[in-house]
Amino acid sequence: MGRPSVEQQPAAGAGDAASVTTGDLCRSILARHRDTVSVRNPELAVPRLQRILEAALDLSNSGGFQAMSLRDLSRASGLSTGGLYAYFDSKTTLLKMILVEVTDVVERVLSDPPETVTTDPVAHLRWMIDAHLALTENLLPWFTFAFMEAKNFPPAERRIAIDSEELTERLFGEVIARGVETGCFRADASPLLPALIKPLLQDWYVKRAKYRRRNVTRETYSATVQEVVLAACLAEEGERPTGPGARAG
Amino acid sequence: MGRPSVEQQPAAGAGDAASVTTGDLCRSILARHRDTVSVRNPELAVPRLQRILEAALDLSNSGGFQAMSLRDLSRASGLSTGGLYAYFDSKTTLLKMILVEVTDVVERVLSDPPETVTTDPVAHLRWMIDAHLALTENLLPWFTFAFMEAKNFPPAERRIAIDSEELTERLFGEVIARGVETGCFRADASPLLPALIKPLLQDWYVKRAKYRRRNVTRETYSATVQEVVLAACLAEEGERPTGPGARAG
DNA sequence: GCCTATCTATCGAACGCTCGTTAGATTTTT
DNA sequence: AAAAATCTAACGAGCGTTCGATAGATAGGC
Repeated sequence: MGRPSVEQQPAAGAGDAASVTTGDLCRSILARHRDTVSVRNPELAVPRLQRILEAALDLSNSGGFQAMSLRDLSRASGLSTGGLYAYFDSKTTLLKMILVEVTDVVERVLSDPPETVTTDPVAHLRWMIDAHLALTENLLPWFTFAFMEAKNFPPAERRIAIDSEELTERLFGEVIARGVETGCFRADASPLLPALIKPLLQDWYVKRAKYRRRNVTRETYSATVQEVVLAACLAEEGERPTGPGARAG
Repeated sequence: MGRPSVEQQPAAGAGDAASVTTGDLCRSILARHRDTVSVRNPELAVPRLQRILEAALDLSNSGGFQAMSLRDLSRASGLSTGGLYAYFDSKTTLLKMILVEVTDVVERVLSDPPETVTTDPVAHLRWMIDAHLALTENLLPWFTFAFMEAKNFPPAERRIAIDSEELTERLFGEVIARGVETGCFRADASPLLPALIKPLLQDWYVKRAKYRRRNVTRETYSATVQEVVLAACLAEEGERPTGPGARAG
């Protein structure tokens, strides 16, 4: 425990998705909630908070946040039920700590592409898909929590999750729009396409167990999504399917 | 009340996705759980069960199944808390009633394509996409419940949801495989493609509020998904994106 | 036609238990 | 010894579920 607590910086300011760790997020959370966490010594607070949050994510992701009791969390984190309240002032605050941190790191990473890809829409789109997948893989329990639980959050917290999702969608939309402008994407690309990319990216962590069972690597998944998206952006008029086709009902 | 209760048939045996109603599902549920529902008169039981289930879906879909108390359900359905137990013997049974019925109707509809589409893989694929979207649109709260809540279900019930999903994926896989055999789909179509169709279809009901707000019709959404999927199945070698592309981290 | 016995469907109070949260005592660190 | 961090014990509220009571319909005997 001897290490002095210098570099208490915002954590992971760079766009390097794969480098963001749980510890980074915990330090950032502590800085953000300095007033609700009553433990003043960061040498104590950071590792304790990390144990609490890791246990909270683990319990929430199997059974739901509602179903996780603070007694469960106490047992899993090693602190007493009362002791937990030194790190958050209500169960909802605990939820918000995680949620805000996740949405924030998505924005930080995706808004900061390396200069090498910004000139080419195809490379930029590939990078965004890969960066998103890398980030979610790295912080899997955080994303599972933030976006699978969101539906059951109180209205204010649900708003945060929805806004984050729309920001991501907008970032994809902007890249595609630039590709259309510069002529490398077809002009009549569906305006729905940015919305459809999101579920493809989410499936990687939502159905993570399935893909692990099938030995699908992130590289394979990423390449496949890139292909599907680019096929929809690049395809020539001539070979597009004709007409709306068969309907049910 | 005066109507005699004839046609108590399995309900919606045909593959006509758009014609399946909540009432159909309730009659089917009653037939399936004849031993756990203690109310013997169907003239009473069907409408009561429908009120109970509609209220249960409504409450569960805003706040989660766990968070819905039977006192909430009692208030919303008009029966007393004790009275509810004439229609199910535990809260988990109530969950199972809905879940099994949803997974069953998906299988019934998607496994029964009209003869007009079975000969042409492109038409078949279009039909499956459209039929799935039509079905989920029609029974929106049922699907929201079955597949958004599934993560927090007890193991046995979660298994049901996962199996249903894999069945759907397999049905898509078979159509694509037939298309490859007959030569109208490219031979090197990604084996991941069937898995990626599912999240595209799910987004239609998971993010339903978003698409409604943007005035996206089912026809538009369906056509877009069909285009994206077929672009990935049909695209020629020549214009496929080259190599795995940029990586993050 | 009426009284009685039986059955069906529903009610609402009560049970044992767990929940999130708090306050005061206790331990650990400085 | 003072301060910081944590623990223990308790509170009221709410949970899923049970169960005896009951209103209304139904059927049979006279």
